Amino acid sequence: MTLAKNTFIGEYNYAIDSKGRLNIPSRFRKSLSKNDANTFVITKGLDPCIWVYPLTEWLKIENNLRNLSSVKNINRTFVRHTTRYASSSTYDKQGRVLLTPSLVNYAKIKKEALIIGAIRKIEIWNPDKLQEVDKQNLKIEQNAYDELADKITL
Amino acid sequence: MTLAKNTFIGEYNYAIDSKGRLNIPSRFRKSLSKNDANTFVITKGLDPCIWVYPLTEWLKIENNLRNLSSVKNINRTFVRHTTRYASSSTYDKQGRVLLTPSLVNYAKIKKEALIIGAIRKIEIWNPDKLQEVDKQNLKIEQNAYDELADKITL
DNA sequence: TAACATTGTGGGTAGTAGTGGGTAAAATAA
DNA sequence: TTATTTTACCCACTACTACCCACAATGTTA
Repeated sequence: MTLAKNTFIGEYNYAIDSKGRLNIPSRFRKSLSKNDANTFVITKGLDPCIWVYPLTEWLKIENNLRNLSSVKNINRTFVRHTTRYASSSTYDKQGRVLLTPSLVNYAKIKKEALIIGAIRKIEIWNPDKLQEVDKQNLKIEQNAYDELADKITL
Repeated sequence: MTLAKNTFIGEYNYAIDSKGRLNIPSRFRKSLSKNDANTFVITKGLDPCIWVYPLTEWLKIENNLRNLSSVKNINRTFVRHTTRYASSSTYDKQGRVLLTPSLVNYAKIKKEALIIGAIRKIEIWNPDKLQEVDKQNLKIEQNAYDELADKITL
């Protein structure tokens, strides 16, 4: 048994260069399957960060969205928010993808970027921003958090 | 009858070398099953120590995390916290794994490391730190301890 | 007791990974 | 078409990691 494909764990402190490129950690690239064609789909996270999906994983999401009826307002809103900021990017020979200025701006990322493997996707954070968000979250949801930890049996 | 696979007991005093490598006790390595592929997943403990899972044991955790929807805020937080400090490491021909500086720093480990078998996983402690934590725990949680004793039947 | 195997520790080295920047091709605008 | 900007590809430098060999201490076997 080996590590599962398209599964990401661990964190990395990388830098965005002057051309807006960000290196995807070698381990993450190696985790991709052939069908991903060295391609990620980069989009806006639900938190103030950037989400990066392997191509095949994103296609699954698209299919789920396809099945949401447009009759419900909440569905229309959800689909719109999920898709409008998404764009695909094939990494270059050095393993870097190009981030769009609007997403970088949304995540308030300057130069240093904290890259976190979150199983099915990759998150890109401004390190300071994450610290701030973490602080808020643990105050609010300590009970729900403990409950989860209990269920998962770490 | 022999000891069950992927089950760890006992403690060892080993040293971290100048390159950040730590030997996994031979007994523990021998306990791994074939599917573990000589690989451990190393992560942050809930106590100030490092946790080490056999690969197959970690994959069970990953599968639980995979099914948590990212639409819920608490799920995102939990997945992020569980995965971000984790990294897989296949031990070298001498049986050593590489520990990341950030985890070593978190566990306040200098050179000597106390390796403890904790059934499903392995814990790595700074010996002094464990002594300190033990002292606090026994004072605070005598009641909870008694409650457990009813459940476990030592 | 002696020969051998195992285990924990130390360190050298080639290949890999992250980063920076030049340049030509491609896309866009004038 | 021409001019300007953007993107993709290439080369280069540095740091780190994985792999290899070596050795001493301990345990095991003949």
